[in-house]
Amino acid sequence: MGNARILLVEDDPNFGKVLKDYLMLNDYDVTHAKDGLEGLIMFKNHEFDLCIFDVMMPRKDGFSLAKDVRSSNSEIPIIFLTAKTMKEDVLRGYQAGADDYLNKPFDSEVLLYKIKVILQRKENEKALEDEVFEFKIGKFHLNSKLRHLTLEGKESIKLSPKENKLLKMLAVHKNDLMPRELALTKIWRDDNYFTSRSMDVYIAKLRKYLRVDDSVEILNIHGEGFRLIEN
Amino acid sequence: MGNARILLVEDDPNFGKVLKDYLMLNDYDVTHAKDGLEGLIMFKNHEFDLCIFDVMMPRKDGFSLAKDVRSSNSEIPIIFLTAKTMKEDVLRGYQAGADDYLNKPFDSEVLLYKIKVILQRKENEKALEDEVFEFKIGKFHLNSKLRHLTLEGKESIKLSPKENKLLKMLAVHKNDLMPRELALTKIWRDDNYFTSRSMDVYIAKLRKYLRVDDSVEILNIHGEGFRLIEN
DNA sequence: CTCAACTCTTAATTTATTCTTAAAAGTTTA
DNA sequence: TAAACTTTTAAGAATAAATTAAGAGTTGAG
Repeated sequence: MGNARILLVEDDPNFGKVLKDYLMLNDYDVTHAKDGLEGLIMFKNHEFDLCIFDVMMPRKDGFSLAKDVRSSNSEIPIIFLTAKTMKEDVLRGYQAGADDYLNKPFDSEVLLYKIKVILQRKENEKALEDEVFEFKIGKFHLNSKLRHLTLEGKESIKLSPKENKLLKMLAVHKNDLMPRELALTKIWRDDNYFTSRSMDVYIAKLRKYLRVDDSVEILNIHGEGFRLIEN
Repeated sequence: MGNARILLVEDDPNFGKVLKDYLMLNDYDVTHAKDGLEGLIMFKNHEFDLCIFDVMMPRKDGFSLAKDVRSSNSEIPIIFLTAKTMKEDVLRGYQAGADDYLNKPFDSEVLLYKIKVILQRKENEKALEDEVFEFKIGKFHLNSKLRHLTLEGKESIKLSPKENKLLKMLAVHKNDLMPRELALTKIWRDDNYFTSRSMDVYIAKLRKYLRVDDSVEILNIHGEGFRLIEN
């Protein structure tokens, strides 16, 4: 599992830069937007695990931004940074769906701790929701929660996290195109020469596993992606 | 359900009185203790749903009190009141198992909000774990209330608190994944390198106990967690 | 009160798993 | 046919887990 991705929206360029660097030093992937509008655009075009919004910002304040963000993703945790302990701010923040808030100036370690706690809480909640994790692939059965690929009565093959995610994504698009770009951005979180080579390596691994069953095959569509076909 | 019962431990008599009255006006049953020692006695002799501890107190400070309280009830939510934003205080508070903290002076409505949110969260958690305490694990029988692990007619193995909680959590997820993070956050209350190593040690202990029965096994799923399987 | 038993954490070492990168092929398309 | 894309194998670096043991802190019986 990769590092958590944080969307930081903070209009003070110096403070924003320092905070971003500090968070990155602590193993978070941080995207820094310089105002609410830019933050909203970033949010719409990328995936994040947590948001940190300054409240006072030009063009679009933190609360307004939170409202827009929540309308397209009601789950994502939001932490507000408020200039001072203003009752209205804090309460408005909670109404806007804050998971927490911090008064500036705040201690950086406290922020780290809050991030950790909040992400952990969300993680536990997520574990409870049942998503689809079982797939039939020819004579195989994939359990993507246990990362098991089983052929009929035989013993399960244990899949590595990447093998598992990739096969699951192929299964979701069964008989249809799974674009290269999709797998690279979702699983590898980056689309470049090396991640693309790495993905090819994983396709080869999956082909080796699936070789046992003639009715299943992973085809390449030149320049586009892959296709998991059945029959 | 009746009103939530709050244990308020605050040595400033005026502030304590006002806060107590305010909370009672908002439909909480409040018990006010005037220092940490009195707070501990109160806690041992009554049932509460939530604690609010001042940090700076004579005889026994809030953190020390929290530690004692947690040792007999690891579930109860605790909110700390700290005199000022002191990094050490806040971090110590979290380490002592704080569910939240507030810097004095704080806004009363914010406190109400936090109480509400925390009680709701606990309510949800409780609703999920119905008090089942007997489990069949292969030829073993686990009674997690007595912390006994019994094989057929043989003499029971006495489990330590941590062994017991961990095995119970594995049993709840029998044949399915028990995520590392879940055990660490619920049993160890923290997820870091050391608690994770500690958990590994406990897995080794449990494996040793279970070794007697071939039909039971604890498997690891790399990077995800463990799986207690039967047969 | 004191010693022994118990509980838990931390450390150190070994083993296993996972992923990326490189290299040396083979294919497809324009 | 050249350029771009794909396939496969293998090496090694990074990360996670298993196991044993030492030591700190607590508890409880005598």
